[in-house]
Amino acid sequence: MKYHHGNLKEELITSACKICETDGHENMSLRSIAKEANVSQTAPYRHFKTKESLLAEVSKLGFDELTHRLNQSVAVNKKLSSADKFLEMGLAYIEFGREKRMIYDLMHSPSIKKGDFPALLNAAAGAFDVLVTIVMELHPGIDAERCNQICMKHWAMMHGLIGLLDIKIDPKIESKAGDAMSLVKKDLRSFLVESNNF
Amino acid sequence: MKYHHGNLKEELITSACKICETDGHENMSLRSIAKEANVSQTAPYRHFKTKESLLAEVSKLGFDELTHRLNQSVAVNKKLSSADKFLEMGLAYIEFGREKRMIYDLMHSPSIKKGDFPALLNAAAGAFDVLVTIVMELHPGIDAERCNQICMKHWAMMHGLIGLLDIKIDPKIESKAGDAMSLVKKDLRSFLVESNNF
DNA sequence: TTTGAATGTTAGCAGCGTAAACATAGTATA
DNA sequence: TATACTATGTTTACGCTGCTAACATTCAAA
Repeated sequence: MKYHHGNLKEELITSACKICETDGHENMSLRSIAKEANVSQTAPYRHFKTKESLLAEVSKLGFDELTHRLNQSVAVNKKLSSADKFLEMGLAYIEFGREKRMIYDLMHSPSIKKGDFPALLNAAAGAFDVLVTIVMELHPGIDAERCNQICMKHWAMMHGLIGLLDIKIDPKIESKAGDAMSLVKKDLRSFLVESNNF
Repeated sequence: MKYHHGNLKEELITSACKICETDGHENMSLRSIAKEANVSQTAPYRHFKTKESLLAEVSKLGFDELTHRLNQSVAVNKKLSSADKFLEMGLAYIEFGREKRMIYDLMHSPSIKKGDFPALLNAAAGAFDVLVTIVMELHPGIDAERCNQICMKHWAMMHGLIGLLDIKIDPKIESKAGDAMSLVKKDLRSFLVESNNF
């Protein structure tokens, strides 16, 4: 074990991702992150001004992966119609939110003030831009304001769905809303389609 | 100052509401709540098993008020068409989320596991039921599954919108999405209307 | 009147984020 | 190569946190 780690900053981010995915960001302490990286409790302060700034990097990685997944969802099959691409993206978004729920929560946690982290802000905007692109392709010549409105609507809907779907968090609402789990897996296409006839 | 307070449980909840509205639930400690109620740090433990269970009561009150507001929004003007009632409810929901943003965040915080608090679960389901009622009125004879699907869609959209709209949390996405603030204030009607032509 | 339950206080634990002081290793310059 | 500076690690410590245990006071029932 060398005194100088050499790659501590990246390893701390990796450790934080790992802990976040298993324990959730509410139960993630800076000390536990340091321990995971086999380093003293205060070592992170040589690389991050605050705990929040470390979490901001984890959040940024989350948005980067989301962006990548959204892009992949439409890139995989180039023959897809614009409408189908739009649907695939919606499915990919939901999938990300449910697979990486803990990271997703961190990404949207009010405890990280995105305004303080430009890189994070850019990453978040980057994900949104993927949606903007496909909506513009879907409705050629659409004016910017209208496009943004549509994007907002669907982004909000997907975001809201993920928030409401987690059976662990809110079993009653979920049962009230029927088998929302299968809704996502089977019926999201119609769910999205009907939202798109504007 | 009497040794026995007489009404401490309710006062602690009130104090917690107050602190939550000003500081946000992330910055709210049991000790600060106790102090606000002029009582020792551990007095709350005579009435609440854990901090979470106290917050659960605050959250429940939030859902109760939301339910009340949703009901009021359609009860105020009985002459409203079903469609207009639906729109008024959407506006009332957004209004609540923005006026009581801190409470709203608490209500949806993953740090309160709703499954552990049946009363909270009922309160949340009660708010959802108001929407179910108006959608059933809007589409007479609609089958339950379809009704739930529509309710989920709009609930999610409103929920997502509130989450995305807070300029303090995410200025860049907001600017990217145009003047979302004025979208809510001016254009929500059309925003909702176009989501309703199913 | 006595006794037990309900409800308050005080003291103290371990864990938290963070700052300060110190130790060590790597690097640039003489 | 020797020296000084900087980067990066550790140790220690502070105040705050949620929570428990032990003790004090008040109320209510026998």
